[in-house]
Amino acid sequence: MNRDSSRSSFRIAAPTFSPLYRQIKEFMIRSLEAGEWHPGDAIPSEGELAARFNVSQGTVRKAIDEMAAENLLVRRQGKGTFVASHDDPRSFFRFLRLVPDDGSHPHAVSFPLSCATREAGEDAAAALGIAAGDLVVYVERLLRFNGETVVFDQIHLVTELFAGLTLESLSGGDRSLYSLFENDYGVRMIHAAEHLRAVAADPYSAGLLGVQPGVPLLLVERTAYTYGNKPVEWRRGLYRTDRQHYRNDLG
Amino acid sequence: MNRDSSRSSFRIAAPTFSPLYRQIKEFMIRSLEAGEWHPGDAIPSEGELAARFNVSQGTVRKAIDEMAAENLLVRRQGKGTFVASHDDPRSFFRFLRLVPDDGSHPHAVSFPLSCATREAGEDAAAALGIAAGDLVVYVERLLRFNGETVVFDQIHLVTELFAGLTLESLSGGDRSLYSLFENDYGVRMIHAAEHLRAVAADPYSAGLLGVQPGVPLLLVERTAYTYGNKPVEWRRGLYRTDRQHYRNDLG
DNA sequence: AAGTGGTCTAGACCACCGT
DNA sequence: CGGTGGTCTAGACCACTTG
Repeated sequence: MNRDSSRSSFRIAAPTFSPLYRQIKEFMIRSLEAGEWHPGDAIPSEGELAARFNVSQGTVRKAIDEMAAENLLVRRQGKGTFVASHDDPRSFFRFLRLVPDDGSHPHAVSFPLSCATREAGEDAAAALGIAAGDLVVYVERLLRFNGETVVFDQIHLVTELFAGLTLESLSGGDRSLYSLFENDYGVRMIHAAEHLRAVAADPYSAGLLGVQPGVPLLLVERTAYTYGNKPVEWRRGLYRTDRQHYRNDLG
Repeated sequence: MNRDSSRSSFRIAAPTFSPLYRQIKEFMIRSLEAGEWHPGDAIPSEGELAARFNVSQGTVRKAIDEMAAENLLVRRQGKGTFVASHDDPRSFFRFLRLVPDDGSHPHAVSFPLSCATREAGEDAAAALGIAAGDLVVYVERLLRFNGETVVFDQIHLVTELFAGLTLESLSGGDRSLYSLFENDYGVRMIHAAEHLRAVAADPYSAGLLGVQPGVPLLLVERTAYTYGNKPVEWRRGLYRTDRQHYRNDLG
Protein backbone atom coordinates (compact mmCIF):
# COMPACT_ATOMS: atom_id res chain seq x y z
CA MET A 1 0.00 0.00 0.00
CA ASN A 2 2.88 2.31 -0.88
CA ARG A 3 1.45 5.73 -1.47
CA ASP A 4 2.93 6.76 -4.80
CA SER A 5 3.00 3.41 -6.51
CA SER A 6 -0.55 2.44 -5.54
CA ARG A 7 -2.01 5.76 -6.57
CA SER A 8 -0.26 5.92 -9.91
CA SER A 9 -1.13 2.31 -10.70
CA PHE A 10 -4.74 3.03 -9.80
CA ARG A 11 -4.73 6.00 -12.12
CA ILE A 12 -3.63 3.80 -14.97
CA ALA A 13 -5.98 0.93 -14.24
CA ALA A 14 -9.01 3.04 -13.34
CA PRO A 15 -9.23 6.66 -14.37
CA THR A 16 -11.88 7.21 -11.69
CA PHE A 17 -9.95 8.70 -8.82
CA SER A 18 -10.08 6.73 -5.60
CA PRO A 19 -8.53 8.44 -2.58
CA LEU A 20 -6.03 6.64 -0.43
CA TYR A 21 -8.28 6.36 2.60
CA ARG A 22 -10.92 4.62 0.52
CA GLN A 23 -8.44 2.10 -0.83
CA ILE A 24 -7.44 1.42 2.75
CA LYS A 25 -11.07 1.04 3.71
CA GLU A 26 -11.67 -1.47 0.94
CA PHE A 27 -8.59 -3.36 2.03
CA MET A 28 -9.82 -3.49 5.61
CA ILE A 29 -13.29 -4.63 4.52
CA ARG A 30 -11.64 -7.47 2.65
CA SER A 31 -9.81 -8.34 5.87
CA LEU A 32 -13.13 -8.52 7.67
CA GLU A 33 -14.69 -10.55 4.87
CA ALA A 34 -11.77 -12.99 4.90
CA GLY A 35 -12.18 -13.47 8.62
CA GLU A 36 -8.77 -12.09 9.58
CA TRP A 37 -10.43 -9.97 12.23
CA HIS A 38 -13.39 -11.50 14.07
CA PRO A 39 -16.50 -9.82 15.51
CA GLY A 40 -15.75 -8.46 18.96
CA ASP A 41 -12.00 -8.41 18.39
CA ALA A 42 -9.91 -5.27 18.52
CA ILE A 43 -8.24 -4.33 15.25
CA PRO A 44 -4.69 -2.95 15.26
CA SER A 45 -4.26 0.58 16.56
CA GLU A 46 -4.40 3.53 14.20
CA GLY A 47 -0.69 4.07 14.56
CA GLU A 48 0.12 0.49 13.70
CA LEU A 49 -2.19 0.48 10.68
CA ALA A 50 -0.65 3.76 9.51
CA ALA A 51 2.81 2.21 9.68
CA ARG A 52 1.59 -0.95 7.98
CA PHE A 53 -0.02 0.94 5.10
CA ASN A 54 2.75 3.52 5.03
CA VAL A 55 0.37 6.47 5.34
CA SER A 56 -0.30 9.06 8.01
CA GLN A 57 -2.54 8.32 10.97
CA GLY A 58 -5.10 10.86 9.72
CA THR A 59 -5.62 8.84 6.56
CA VAL A 60 -6.24 5.65 8.50
CA ARG A 61 -8.60 7.58 10.76
CA LYS A 62 -10.72 8.64 7.83
CA ALA A 63 -11.02 5.05 6.62
CA ILE A 64 -12.04 3.88 10.09
CA ASP A 65 -14.45 6.82 10.43
CA GLU A 66 -16.41 5.67 7.41
CA MET A 67 -16.45 2.06 8.54
CA ALA A 68 -17.67 3.08 11.99
CA ALA A 69 -20.42 5.16 10.36
CA GLU A 70 -21.49 2.02 8.46
CA ASN A 71 -21.56 -0.03 11.66
CA LEU A 72 -18.71 -2.25 10.55
CA LEU A 73 -16.43 -1.10 13.36
CA VAL A 74 -17.00 0.38 16.80
CA ARG A 75 -14.59 2.88 18.28
CA ARG A 76 -14.02 3.02 22.02
CA GLN A 77 -11.87 5.85 23.26
CA GLY A 78 -8.90 4.75 25.30
CA LYS A 79 -9.48 1.09 24.46
CA GLY A 80 -9.28 0.60 20.73
CA THR A 81 -11.37 -0.05 17.63
CA PHE A 82 -13.40 -3.25 17.50
CA VAL A 83 -15.15 -5.31 14.87
CA ALA A 84 -18.89 -4.81 15.31
CA SER A 85 -20.78 -7.81 16.65
CA HIS A 86 -24.43 -8.74 17.05
CA ASP A 87 -23.47 -10.01 20.50
CA ASP A 88 -23.04 -6.41 21.55
CA PRO A 89 -26.25 -5.29 23.31
CA ARG A 90 -25.85 -1.90 21.63
CA SER A 91 -26.56 -3.38 18.20
CA PHE A 92 -29.07 -5.89 19.47
CA PHE A 93 -32.16 -4.04 18.25
CA ARG A 94 -30.61 -2.63 15.11
CA PHE A 95 -32.71 -4.93 12.91
CA LEU A 96 -35.81 -5.36 15.07
CA ARG A 97 -37.88 -2.20 14.96
CA LEU A 98 -40.95 -3.48 16.76
CA VAL A 99 -41.35 -1.84 20.18
CA PRO A 100 -44.13 -1.91 22.78
CA ASP A 101 -46.47 1.09 22.70
CA ASP A 102 -45.54 2.03 26.26
CA GLY A 103 -41.95 2.49 25.18
CA SER A 104 -40.60 -0.17 27.50
CA HIS A 105 -37.66 -2.37 26.55
CA PRO A 106 -39.13 -5.74 25.60
CA HIS A 107 -37.65 -9.02 26.73
CA ALA A 108 -37.61 -10.75 23.35
CA VAL A 109 -37.40 -14.55 23.13
CA SER A 110 -37.28 -16.64 19.97
CA PHE A 111 -39.24 -19.90 19.63
CA PRO A 112 -38.18 -21.91 16.60
CA LEU A 113 -40.96 -24.08 15.18
CA SER A 114 -39.33 -25.92 12.30
CA CYS A 115 -36.16 -26.11 10.26
CA ALA A 116 -35.86 -27.88 6.93
CA THR A 117 -34.51 -27.69 3.42
CA ARG A 118 -37.00 -26.76 0.75
CA GLU A 119 -37.35 -25.18 -2.66
CA ALA A 120 -37.31 -21.40 -2.85
CA GLY A 121 -40.42 -19.61 -4.03
CA GLU A 122 -40.25 -16.78 -6.52
CA ASP A 123 -40.04 -14.01 -3.91
CA ALA A 124 -37.27 -15.68 -1.93
CA ALA A 125 -35.35 -16.62 -5.05
CA ALA A 126 -35.47 -13.11 -6.46
CA ALA A 127 -34.29 -11.62 -3.19
CA LEU A 128 -31.46 -14.12 -2.75
CA GLY A 129 -30.29 -13.98 -6.34
CA ILE A 130 -30.96 -17.66 -7.02
CA ALA A 131 -33.41 -19.51 -9.23
CA ALA A 132 -36.91 -20.41 -8.10
CA GLY A 133 -36.82 -24.05 -7.08
CA ASP A 134 -33.23 -23.89 -5.81
CA LEU A 135 -32.88 -25.24 -2.30
CA VAL A 136 -32.87 -22.97 0.75
CA VAL A 137 -32.80 -23.60 4.47
CA TYR A 138 -36.26 -22.73 5.72
CA VAL A 139 -37.03 -21.81 9.31
CA GLU A 140 -40.30 -20.89 10.97
CA ARG A 141 -40.17 -19.25 14.35
CA LEU A 142 -42.14 -17.12 16.75
CA LEU A 143 -40.93 -14.11 18.67
CA ARG A 144 -42.41 -13.30 22.05
CA PHE A 145 -42.30 -10.08 24.01
CA ASN A 146 -42.60 -10.80 27.72
CA GLY A 147 -44.40 -14.03 26.92
CA GLU A 148 -46.82 -12.66 24.35
CA THR A 149 -46.41 -13.83 20.76
CA VAL A 150 -45.93 -10.81 18.51
CA VAL A 151 -44.06 -12.01 15.41
CA PHE A 152 -44.23 -15.02 13.11
CA ASP A 153 -41.17 -15.28 10.87
CA GLN A 154 -40.62 -17.42 7.79
CA ILE A 155 -36.90 -17.36 7.18
CA HIS A 156 -35.08 -18.41 4.00
CA LEU A 157 -31.31 -18.86 4.14
CA VAL A 158 -28.86 -19.56 1.33
CA THR A 159 -27.91 -23.24 1.54
CA GLU A 160 -24.18 -22.85 0.92
CA LEU A 161 -23.67 -20.94 4.17
CA PHE A 162 -26.24 -22.54 6.47
CA ALA A 163 -26.14 -26.18 5.40
CA GLY A 164 -25.88 -27.73 8.87
CA LEU A 165 -28.67 -25.73 10.51
CA THR A 166 -31.06 -27.79 12.64
CA LEU A 167 -33.97 -27.06 14.93
CA GLU A 168 -31.89 -27.97 17.98
CA SER A 169 -29.07 -25.62 17.03
CA LEU A 170 -31.61 -22.79 16.87
CA SER A 171 -32.80 -23.19 20.42
CA GLY A 172 -30.45 -20.56 21.74
CA GLY A 173 -33.62 -18.85 22.89
CA ASP A 174 -32.44 -15.58 24.30
CA ARG A 175 -29.78 -14.24 21.99
CA SER A 176 -30.73 -12.98 18.57
CA LEU A 177 -30.62 -15.17 15.49
CA TYR A 178 -27.98 -12.93 13.92
CA SER A 179 -25.86 -13.43 17.00
CA LEU A 180 -26.13 -17.17 16.48
CA PHE A 181 -25.41 -16.92 12.73
CA GLU A 182 -22.34 -14.84 13.49
CA ASN A 183 -20.92 -17.13 16.14
CA ASP A 184 -21.87 -20.57 14.82
CA TYR A 185 -21.82 -20.02 11.06
CA GLY A 186 -19.39 -17.16 10.58
CA VAL A 187 -21.96 -15.15 8.67
CA ARG A 188 -22.29 -11.54 9.77
CA MET A 189 -25.31 -9.52 8.64
CA ILE A 190 -24.27 -5.97 7.96
CA HIS A 191 -27.23 -4.47 6.18
CA ALA A 192 -30.89 -5.15 5.45
CA ALA A 193 -33.73 -3.73 3.41
CA GLU A 194 -37.36 -4.12 4.43
CA HIS A 195 -40.64 -3.81 2.55
CA LEU A 196 -43.70 -3.18 4.70
CA ARG A 197 -47.38 -3.64 3.97
CA ALA A 198 -50.62 -4.17 5.81
CA VAL A 199 -52.27 -7.54 5.19
CA ALA A 200 -55.14 -9.62 6.55
CA ALA A 201 -54.11 -12.57 8.74
CA ASP A 202 -54.33 -15.95 7.01
CA PRO A 203 -55.73 -18.76 9.16
CA TYR A 204 -52.39 -20.49 9.78
CA SER A 205 -50.55 -17.34 10.88
CA ALA A 206 -53.55 -16.16 12.86
CA GLY A 207 -53.50 -19.36 14.85
CA LEU A 208 -49.83 -18.99 15.67
CA LEU A 209 -50.21 -15.35 16.65
CA GLY A 210 -53.38 -15.92 18.64
CA VAL A 211 -55.58 -13.58 16.63
CA GLN A 212 -58.68 -14.02 14.48
CA PRO A 213 -58.16 -14.68 10.77
CA GLY A 214 -58.61 -11.49 8.78
CA VAL A 215 -57.19 -9.24 11.47
CA PRO A 216 -54.79 -6.62 10.02
CA LEU A 217 -51.12 -7.55 10.47
CA LEU A 218 -47.95 -5.78 9.48
CA LEU A 219 -46.10 -7.78 6.82
CA VAL A 220 -42.35 -7.16 6.90
CA GLU A 221 -40.30 -8.68 4.10
CA ARG A 222 -36.62 -8.37 4.79
CA THR A 223 -33.55 -9.11 2.71
CA ALA A 224 -30.37 -9.22 4.77
CA TYR A 225 -26.87 -8.84 3.33
CA THR A 226 -23.40 -9.82 4.45
CA TYR A 227 -20.07 -8.37 3.31
CA GLY A 228 -19.92 -7.41 -0.33
CA ASN A 229 -23.67 -6.79 -0.41
CA LYS A 230 -24.30 -10.48 -0.83
CA PRO A 231 -27.92 -11.36 0.07
CA VAL A 232 -27.96 -14.36 2.40
CA GLU A 233 -31.35 -14.22 4.10
CA TRP A 234 -34.89 -13.40 3.07
CA ARG A 235 -37.61 -13.45 5.65
CA ARG A 236 -41.30 -12.84 5.70
CA GLY A 237 -42.47 -11.61 9.08
CA LEU A 238 -46.00 -11.02 10.31
CA TYR A 239 -46.13 -8.53 13.18
CA ARG A 240 -48.98 -7.98 15.61
CA THR A 241 -49.31 -4.22 15.98
CA ASP A 242 -52.16 -4.00 18.45
CA ARG A 243 -49.97 -3.39 21.49
CA GLN A 244 -46.69 -2.55 19.75
CA HIS A 245 -45.61 -0.66 16.67
CA TYR A 246 -42.81 -0.48 14.14
CA ARG A 247 -40.59 2.46 14.92
CA ASN A 248 -38.71 4.34 12.23
CA ASP A 249 -36.58 7.46 12.40
CA LEU A 250 -36.25 9.54 9.27
CA GLY A 251 -32.85 11.25 9.42
CA MET B 1 -14.98 32.15 19.21
CA ASN B 2 -11.38 32.68 20.28
CA ARG B 3 -9.86 29.32 20.91
CA ASP B 4 -8.30 29.69 24.32
CA SER B 5 -10.84 31.95 25.94
CA SER B 6 -13.86 30.00 24.73
CA ARG B 7 -12.44 26.67 25.79
CA SER B 8 -11.36 27.81 29.21
CA SER B 9 -14.66 29.57 29.81
CA PHE B 10 -16.48 26.44 28.71
CA ARG B 11 -14.46 24.40 31.13
CA ILE B 12 -15.54 26.64 33.96
CA ALA B 13 -19.17 26.84 32.93
CA ALA B 14 -19.57 23.23 31.92
CA PRO B 15 -17.16 20.57 33.09
CA THR B 16 -18.36 18.27 30.30
CA PHE B 17 -15.77 18.71 27.58
CA SER B 18 -17.11 20.02 24.30
CA PRO B 19 -14.61 20.11 21.43
CA LEU B 20 -14.14 23.26 19.40
CA TYR B 21 -15.67 21.85 16.23
CA ARG B 22 -18.83 21.01 18.11
CA GLN B 23 -19.12 24.51 19.52
CA ILE B 24 -18.74 25.82 15.99
CA LYS B 25 -21.38 23.39 14.79
CA GLU B 26 -23.81 24.58 17.46
CA PHE B 27 -23.08 28.16 16.51
CA MET B 28 -23.78 27.44 12.86
CA ILE B 29 -27.00 25.61 13.70
CA ARG B 30 -28.12 28.69 15.57
CA SER B 31 -27.34 30.72 12.46
CA LEU B 32 -29.59 28.43 10.44
CA GLU B 33 -32.29 28.57 13.10
CA ALA B 34 -32.14 32.36 13.17
CA GLY B 35 -32.55 32.48 9.41
CA GLU B 36 -29.20 34.10 8.70
CA TRP B 37 -28.57 31.52 6.01
CA HIS B 38 -31.56 30.40 3.95
CA PRO B 39 -32.32 27.02 2.38
CA GLY B 40 -30.63 26.76 -0.99
CA ASP B 41 -28.09 29.49 -0.18
CA ALA B 42 -24.37 28.92 -0.08
CA ILE B 43 -22.76 29.43 3.31
CA PRO B 44 -19.35 31.12 3.57
CA SER B 45 -16.36 29.10 2.39
CA GLU B 46 -14.44 26.94 4.81
CA GLY B 47 -11.53 29.35 4.71
CA GLU B 48 -13.69 32.34 5.51
CA LEU B 49 -15.42 30.54 8.37
CA ALA B 50 -12.05 29.44 9.74
CA ALA B 51 -10.88 33.05 9.74
CA ARG B 52 -14.13 34.25 11.27
CA PHE B 53 -14.00 31.70 14.10
CA ASN B 54 -10.23 32.00 14.42
CA VAL B 55 -9.63 28.27 14.04
CA SER B 56 -8.01 26.11 11.41
CA GLN B 57 -9.84 25.01 8.31
CA GLY B 58 -9.77 21.40 9.46
CA THR B 59 -11.80 22.26 12.53
CA VAL B 60 -14.45 24.01 10.45
CA ARG B 61 -14.48 21.03 8.12
CA LYS B 62 -15.29 18.66 10.93
CA ALA B 63 -18.22 20.83 12.02
CA ILE B 64 -19.54 20.96 8.46
CA ASP B 65 -18.96 17.22 8.04
CA GLU B 66 -21.32 16.46 10.90
CA MET B 67 -23.94 18.87 9.68
CA ALA B 68 -23.78 17.39 6.19
CA ALA B 69 -24.20 13.90 7.69
CA GLU B 70 -27.35 15.16 9.45
CA ASN B 71 -28.74 16.58 6.20
CA LEU B 72 -28.53 20.16 7.42
CA LEU B 73 -25.98 21.14 4.78
CA VAL B 74 -25.05 19.83 1.36
CA ARG B 75 -21.48 19.95 0.08
CA ARG B 76 -20.78 20.38 -3.62
CA GLN B 77 -17.18 20.10 -4.63
CA GLY B 78 -15.88 23.10 -6.52
CA LYS B 79 -19.02 25.13 -5.80
CA GLY B 80 -19.47 25.49 -2.08
CA THR B 81 -21.54 24.31 0.85
CA PHE B 82 -25.28 24.95 0.77
CA VAL B 83 -28.13 24.98 3.23
CA ALA B 84 -30.25 21.87 2.59
CA SER B 85 -33.66 22.52 1.05
CA HIS B 86 -36.76 20.44 0.43
CA ASP B 87 -36.88 22.10 -3.00
CA ASP B 88 -33.88 20.00 -3.94
CA PRO B 89 -35.10 16.92 -5.83
CA ARG B 90 -32.42 14.90 -4.05
CA SER B 91 -34.18 15.28 -0.71
CA PHE B 92 -37.65 15.14 -2.16
CA PHE B 93 -38.42 11.58 -1.07
CA ARG B 94 -36.52 11.72 2.19
CA PHE B 95 -39.74 11.64 4.21
CA LEU B 96 -42.02 9.68 1.88
CA ARG B 97 -41.08 6.02 1.96
CA LEU B 98 -44.01 4.66 -0.02
CA VAL B 99 -42.88 3.33 -3.40
CA PRO B 100 -44.66 1.39 -6.16
CA ASP B 101 -44.01 -2.37 -6.15
CA ASP B 102 -42.50 -2.23 -9.62
CA GLY B 103 -39.79 0.10 -8.33
CA SER B 104 -40.75 2.94 -10.65
CA HIS B 105 -40.46 6.56 -9.61
CA PRO B 106 -43.98 7.72 -8.82
CA HIS B 107 -45.36 11.04 -9.95
CA ALA B 108 -46.80 12.18 -6.62
CA VAL B 109 -49.46 14.86 -6.46
CA SER B 110 -51.10 16.29 -3.35
CA PHE B 111 -54.85 17.01 -3.21
CA PRO B 112 -55.78 19.10 -0.17
CA LEU B 113 -59.33 18.46 1.03
CA SER B 114 -59.74 20.83 3.95
CA CYS B 115 -57.86 23.27 6.15
CA ALA B 116 -59.16 24.62 9.44
CA THR B 117 -58.32 25.41 13.03
CA ARG B 118 -59.44 22.88 15.59
CA GLU B 119 -58.67 21.48 19.02
CA ALA B 120 -55.88 18.96 19.30
CA GLY B 121 -56.72 15.43 20.38
CA GLU B 122 -54.63 13.61 22.93
CA ASP B 123 -52.31 11.96 20.42
CA ALA B 124 -51.57 15.16 18.53
CA ALA B 125 -51.14 17.15 21.73
CA ALA B 126 -48.71 14.66 23.22
CA ALA B 127 -46.64 14.60 20.05
CA LEU B 128 -46.55 18.40 19.69
CA GLY B 129 -45.87 19.08 23.34
CA ILE B 130 -49.08 21.05 23.88
CA ALA B 131 -52.21 20.43 25.93
CA ALA B 132 -55.16 18.47 24.60
CA GLY B 133 -57.72 21.01 23.50
CA ASP B 134 -55.14 23.59 22.41
CA LEU B 135 -55.71 24.84 18.89
CA VAL B 136 -53.87 23.38 15.92
CA VAL B 137 -54.08 23.94 12.19
CA TYR B 138 -55.69 20.82 10.76
CA VAL B 139 -55.33 19.72 7.16
CA GLU B 140 -56.74 16.71 5.37
CA ARG B 141 -55.26 15.77 2.05
CA LEU B 142 -54.89 12.93 -0.41
CA LEU B 143 -51.75 11.85 -2.18
CA ARG B 144 -51.96 10.31 -5.62
CA PHE B 145 -49.40 8.24 -7.49
CA ASN B 146 -49.95 8.59 -11.23
CA GLY B 147 -53.58 9.44 -10.60
CA GLU B 148 -54.33 6.66 -8.13
CA THR B 149 -55.11 7.66 -4.55
CA VAL B 150 -52.67 5.94 -2.21
CA VAL B 151 -52.48 8.06 0.94
CA PHE B 152 -54.95 9.89 3.17
CA ASP B 153 -53.19 12.29 5.56
CA GLN B 154 -54.59 14.07 8.61
CA ILE B 155 -52.06 16.75 9.41
CA HIS B 156 -51.80 18.73 12.65
CA LEU B 157 -49.58 21.84 12.69
CA VAL B 158 -48.62 24.07 15.62
CA THR B 159 -50.69 27.24 15.35
CA GLU B 160 -47.95 29.72 16.17
CA LEU B 161 -46.01 28.89 13.01
CA PHE B 162 -48.79 28.11 10.56
CA ALA B 163 -51.48 30.60 11.52
CA GLY B 164 -52.24 31.94 8.04
CA LEU B 165 -52.56 28.58 6.30
CA THR B 166 -55.57 28.24 3.99
CA LEU B 167 -56.84 25.63 1.59
CA GLU B 168 -55.96 27.86 -1.38
CA SER B 169 -52.37 28.35 -0.23
CA LEU B 170 -51.98 24.56 -0.14
CA SER B 171 -52.89 24.03 -3.76
CA GLY B 172 -49.29 24.02 -4.88
CA GLY B 173 -50.11 20.55 -6.17
CA ASP B 174 -46.83 19.26 -7.40
CA ARG B 175 -44.16 20.32 -4.94
CA SER B 176 -44.06 18.66 -1.54
CA LEU B 177 -45.77 20.14 1.50
CA TYR B 178 -42.43 20.55 3.26
CA SER B 179 -41.20 22.53 0.30
CA LEU B 180 -44.20 24.83 0.70
CA PHE B 181 -43.73 25.11 4.48
CA GLU B 182 -40.08 26.00 3.96
CA ASN B 183 -40.69 28.65 1.32
CA ASP B 184 -43.94 30.22 2.49
CA TYR B 185 -43.71 29.81 6.27
CA GLY B 186 -39.98 29.68 6.95
CA VAL B 187 -40.32 26.36 8.76
CA ARG B 188 -37.82 23.72 7.75
CA MET B 189 -38.41 20.09 8.76
CA ILE B 190 -35.11 18.46 9.61
CA HIS B 191 -36.11 15.22 11.25
CA ALA B 192 -39.11 12.96 11.74
CA ALA B 193 -40.07 9.85 13.68
CA GLU B 194 -42.74 7.44 12.46
CA HIS B 195 -44.82 4.76 14.19
CA LEU B 196 -46.28 2.14 11.88
CA ARG B 197 -49.12 -0.29 12.41
CA ALA B 198 -51.60 -2.30 10.38
CA VAL B 199 -55.24 -1.27 10.85
CA ALA B 200 -58.62 -1.95 9.29
CA ALA B 201 -59.99 0.84 7.09
CA ASP B 202 -62.73 2.92 8.72
CA PRO B 203 -65.65 3.82 6.42
CA TYR B 204 -64.64 7.46 5.94
CA SER B 205 -61.01 6.72 5.02
CA ALA B 206 -62.05 3.75 2.91
CA GLY B 207 -64.27 6.01 0.84
CA LEU B 208 -61.49 8.48 0.22
CA LEU B 209 -59.01 5.78 -0.68
CA GLY B 210 -61.43 3.86 -2.86
CA VAL B 211 -61.30 0.61 -0.89
CA GLN B 212 -63.81 -1.42 1.08
CA PRO B 213 -64.16 -0.69 4.80
CA GLY B 214 -62.21 -3.21 6.85
CA VAL B 215 -59.45 -3.61 4.30
CA PRO B 216 -55.97 -3.63 5.91
CA LEU B 217 -54.19 -0.29 5.64
CA LEU B 218 -50.81 0.85 6.83
CA LEU B 219 -51.18 3.50 9.52
CA VAL B 220 -48.20 5.87 9.66
CA GLU B 221 -48.09 8.33 12.53
CA ARG B 222 -45.35 10.87 12.04
CA THR B 223 -43.97 13.58 14.26
CA ALA B 224 -41.79 16.08 12.37
CA TYR B 225 -39.26 18.37 14.00
CA THR B 226 -37.59 21.61 13.05
CA TYR B 227 -34.33 23.08 14.41
CA GLY B 228 -33.75 22.47 18.09
CA ASN B 229 -35.80 19.28 17.96
CA LYS B 230 -38.97 21.27 18.26
CA PRO B 231 -42.00 19.21 17.13
CA VAL B 232 -44.12 21.25 14.72
CA GLU B 233 -46.20 18.68 12.85
CA TRP B 234 -48.01 15.50 13.72
CA ARG B 235 -49.73 13.56 10.99
CA ARG B 236 -51.76 10.43 10.78
CA GLY B 237 -51.46 8.82 7.37
CA LEU B 238 -53.31 5.82 5.97
CA TYR B 239 -51.42 4.13 3.15
CA ARG B 240 -52.79 1.71 0.60
CA THR B 241 -50.21 -1.05 0.30
CA ASP B 242 -51.83 -3.26 -2.32
CA ARG B 243 -49.73 -1.97 -5.22
CA GLN B 244 -47.02 -0.15 -3.29
CA HIS B 245 -45.06 -0.69 -0.10
CA TYR B 246 -43.19 1.21 2.57
CA ARG B 247 -39.47 0.88 1.98
CA ASN B 248 -36.97 0.95 4.80
CA ASP B 249 -33.23 0.44 4.83
CA LEU B 250 -31.63 -0.81 8.01
CA GLY B 251 -28.08 0.58 8.10
C1' DA C 1 2.71 5.48 33.24
C1' DA C 2 1.72 3.61 28.90
C1' DG C 3 -1.38 2.96 25.19
C1' DT C 4 -5.49 4.05 22.81
C1' DG C 5 -8.61 7.08 20.29
C1' DG C 6 -9.92 12.34 19.88
C1' DT C 7 -8.80 17.13 18.79
C1' DC C 8 -6.34 20.79 16.53
C1' DT C 9 -2.94 22.97 13.69
C1' DA C 10 -0.41 24.73 9.40
C1' DG C 11 0.62 23.89 5.17
C1' DA C 12 0.86 21.45 0.70
C1' DC C 13 -1.33 19.77 -3.12
C1' DC C 14 -5.35 17.70 -5.91
C1' DA C 15 -10.10 17.59 -8.10
C1' DC C 16 -13.85 20.09 -9.56
C1' DC C 17 -16.53 24.17 -11.13
C1' DG C 18 -17.22 28.38 -13.09
C1' DT C 19 -15.57 32.35 -16.06
C1' DC D 1 -7.73 31.14 -14.37
C1' DG D 2 -9.26 31.71 -9.36
C1' DG D 3 -12.17 29.83 -5.94
C1' DT D 4 -14.27 25.99 -3.81
C1' DG D 5 -14.25 21.62 -1.41
C1' DG D 6 -11.27 17.08 -0.93
C1' DT D 7 -7.03 14.68 0.37
C1' DC D 8 -2.79 13.97 2.89
C1' DT D 9 0.90 14.96 6.02
C1' DA D 10 3.61 15.55 10.50
C1' DG D 11 3.43 16.76 14.74
C1' DA D 12 1.54 18.42 19.17
C1' DC D 13 -1.46 17.87 22.77
C1' DC D 14 -5.89 16.18 25.21
C1' DA D 15 -9.16 12.58 27.09
C1' DC D 16 -10.04 8.04 28.35
C1' DT D 17 -8.85 3.27 29.88
C1' DT D 18 -5.98 -0.04 32.02
C1' DG D 19 -2.41 -1.72 34.83
